[in-house]
Amino acid sequence: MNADPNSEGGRKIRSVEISLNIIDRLQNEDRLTVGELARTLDHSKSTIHNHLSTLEQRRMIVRDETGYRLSLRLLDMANRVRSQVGNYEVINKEVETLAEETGEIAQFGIEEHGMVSYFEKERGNNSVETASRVGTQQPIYSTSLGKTILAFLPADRVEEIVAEASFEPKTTRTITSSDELYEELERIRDQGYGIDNEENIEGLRCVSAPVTSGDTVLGAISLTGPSSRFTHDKLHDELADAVTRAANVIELNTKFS
Amino acid sequence: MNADPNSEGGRKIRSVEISLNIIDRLQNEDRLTVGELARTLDHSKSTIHNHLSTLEQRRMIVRDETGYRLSLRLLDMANRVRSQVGNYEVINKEVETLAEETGEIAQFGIEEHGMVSYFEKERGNNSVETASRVGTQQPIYSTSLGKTILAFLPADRVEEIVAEASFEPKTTRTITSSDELYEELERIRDQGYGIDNEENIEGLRCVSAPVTSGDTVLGAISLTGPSSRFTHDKLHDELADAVTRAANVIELNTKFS
DNA sequence: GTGATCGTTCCTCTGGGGCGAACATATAAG
DNA sequence: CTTATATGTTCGCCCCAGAGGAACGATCAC
Repeated sequence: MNADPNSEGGRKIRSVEISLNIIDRLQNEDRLTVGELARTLDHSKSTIHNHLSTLEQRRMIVRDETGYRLSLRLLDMANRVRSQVGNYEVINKEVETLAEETGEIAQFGIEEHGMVSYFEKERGNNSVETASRVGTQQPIYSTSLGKTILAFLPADRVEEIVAEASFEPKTTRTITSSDELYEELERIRDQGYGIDNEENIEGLRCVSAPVTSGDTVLGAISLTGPSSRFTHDKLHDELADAVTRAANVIELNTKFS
Repeated sequence: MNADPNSEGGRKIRSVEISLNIIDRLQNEDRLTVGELARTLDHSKSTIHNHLSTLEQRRMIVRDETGYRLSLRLLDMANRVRSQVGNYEVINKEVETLAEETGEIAQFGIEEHGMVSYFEKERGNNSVETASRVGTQQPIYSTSLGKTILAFLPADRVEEIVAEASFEPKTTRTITSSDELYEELERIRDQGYGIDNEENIEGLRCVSAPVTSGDTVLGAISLTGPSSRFTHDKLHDELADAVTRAANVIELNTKFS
């Protein structure tokens, strides 16, 4: 066990952090100027200037008459990441058909940094609006995708993740202790799919099925909808079947590495 | 004039460059290990280790049982960039309809770092295969998109770009001198659209129309196809009309900043 | 067993890089 | 016109960040 909670891995490199802070700022607000960045990030203009120069020469950012913004190179990088992570063709197709068939939101997620990251999202005709977007993260313990992935991860990895989890209650039903979570994971392993009963967002329920290859989880696929349409029976019956079927199709079409 | 050709802007920050090199390597090959990176980038393992730690804590990369890869966060960043650059909805729709109507490749590009960056690409039913992908760059002087954008950029910016241009011949028809290029830009301004007559890839021709807002160019929209189908007359007549029409639609639906 | 890898941690020592001041330009207010 | 405050840029100093190297522990192959 590690006594120091903040001793995560090696030393952090300050100048890299400055550049990453600049990138973070630019991803939220484009066309920022040297002065603005220097002020908000609390560094001298010369420092920011040097960082912007290096980032521009490496084509991460672009300058424009009104300021700096992130470069389109990120679109290429994103495409490469997509093809690295998994069989995008198959996953995309299955998420799409799932959304069409049910009319709800279908998503595919993987575990990253102890959270769920959304890899693909498709909205059906009747689907509700949610804030989740491809490439964003959600807690692993309050989402069906997260819990379902967690249920099939190796035990040591699960412990690591649980140890770092904050268990912030997102709704009144959010799991707030590791004991509860471990019970839930057991249940998911038994029934083969995971449920989110308004644990992440009030009024929304989800079902997820794991996508595995051999003994490793690649991710999970889910359906999300309002509690009014996602009744207990429907959730555990036809919707659970639908996500499980989709998960199986992805598994069959995925070459294991 | 500056005597030193390498004195582009401020000082380059070494540690940022190391991290960017790591990212570059990871975007080409995923699941790289500390050792591999240390070897190929010629740094000590401890150095690489520290960089990887910082990048992981900032969620730029993820570690996996087999090594490191880029994080899905990049998908989110890419989405943000897309919405920052322009009215993605409209551009996407016009590029799509252009590809459908003609059956060829339709693309939208903007200028970045003195090159054309592809913002959107759509392939029609009869379209040829090309290597260009969204987020990648091509020379500005050998593509119709590039030349068309260049033709409507402010004079001083054009000079900057031309001064930095390498004029590498991609085919026998590539423009290889600034004088030729300036003539070509004049021609494009006269006729209102730009042509690529096998200047970038042997056997391929393109037509592009500029998308402007007030007196600034936002980018250009193009059609690409084989010279056999893209005859001289068709190119200057119906295809030029098609891209011009699409450009106008985008202009009308784009709020100027 | 040995000899490779793998990743991690620590210490040392130097030059990289953050800071601040001075420098250009530019638009605005007086 | 001057003064003022904004912008981005360049330069040099001085110190600590950060790259390197060695030693460590853990695996895996033989």
